[in-house]
Amino acid sequence: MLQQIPIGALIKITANEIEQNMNAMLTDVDLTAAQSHVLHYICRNSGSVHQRDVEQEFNLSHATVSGLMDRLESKGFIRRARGEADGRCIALFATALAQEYEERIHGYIKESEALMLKGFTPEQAQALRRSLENILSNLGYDPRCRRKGVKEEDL
Amino acid sequence: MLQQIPIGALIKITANEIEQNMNAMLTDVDLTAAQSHVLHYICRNSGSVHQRDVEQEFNLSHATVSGLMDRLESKGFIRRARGEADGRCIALFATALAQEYEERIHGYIKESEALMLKGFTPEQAQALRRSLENILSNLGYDPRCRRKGVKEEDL
DNA sequence: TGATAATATGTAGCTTGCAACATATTAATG
DNA sequence: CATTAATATGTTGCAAGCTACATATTATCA
Repeated sequence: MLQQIPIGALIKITANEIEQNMNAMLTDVDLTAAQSHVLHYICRNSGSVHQRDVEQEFNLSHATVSGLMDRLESKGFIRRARGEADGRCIALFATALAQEYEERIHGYIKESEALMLKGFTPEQAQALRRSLENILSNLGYDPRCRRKGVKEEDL
Repeated sequence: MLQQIPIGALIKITANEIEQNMNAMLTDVDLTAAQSHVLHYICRNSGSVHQRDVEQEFNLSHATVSGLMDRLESKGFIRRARGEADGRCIALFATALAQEYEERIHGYIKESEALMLKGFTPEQAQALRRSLENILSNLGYDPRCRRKGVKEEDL
């Protein structure tokens, strides 16, 4: 079965499995896998991060980030503040509750990484990371630009 | 950015990117990436495959497969038939329309694979596949069993 | 300056994924 | 044979992803 399945489908299957596994260990902090990654990022950059930064960091659409923020805010993990200098931007702050949870959240992320990479040598893990980055690059993703690479036909 | 992002998050990002890329090239056959993978599988096994087989092949819940089949059926790509021998099962058939599209669908899947793996040696691609399978294995996925491995505490 | 473009975010509606519940059918067990 | 298990599927309600459209704000430029 898995021997012939396209790698694209295999990556999707793996992503789903990782997400489920992490969701299960995050139930006691009332967070999902996606929320925990984003919240961890906000905690480390509280106040100096806007929704746009979350979009770029995790390669998500602004619509997706908007929904994630809604849920994190309604659970009391973040606070949104309209920029005073630039009224378009929204600065994101981790609340005291989030800061209190941060260590545990980071622990769960590390635990999940350790579990999925069990038996991997550092070189194998690094090779996997590079392969994924190469796939992203092949698909037009450029981590230095704001978004995906602009193709010639767009000009 | 990407240098420090957890591999779990990186896999998710990559899966999203692949899916979007494939969705874009599948618009003219009115299929999504998920639908195309499943339909390709059904085309190759028309009549001898049940929804349960799709669940196992793609590691999906029956609820997810049920929804996918609803949409493939309403678009006229598959037909569902209650089993005569076993009234619980539903056999899946690829319609003439699907068989007509099959070659193109397969072409898109191969094209997507080729694009994302551009620059990969066969060994690198194989290593990536093995790494993903190892992650799945670490998370309890056993391709020989029907589902995930049963843990001791469940007994 | 005034019109236009770019930017940041929100909203609506869709697909895909899940868990948790329900139903119907078959298998197993007493 | 009757009761209980297991199996296959359906349904509901949610999260998370997208596109497409809308709005408000800032930047640009003629």
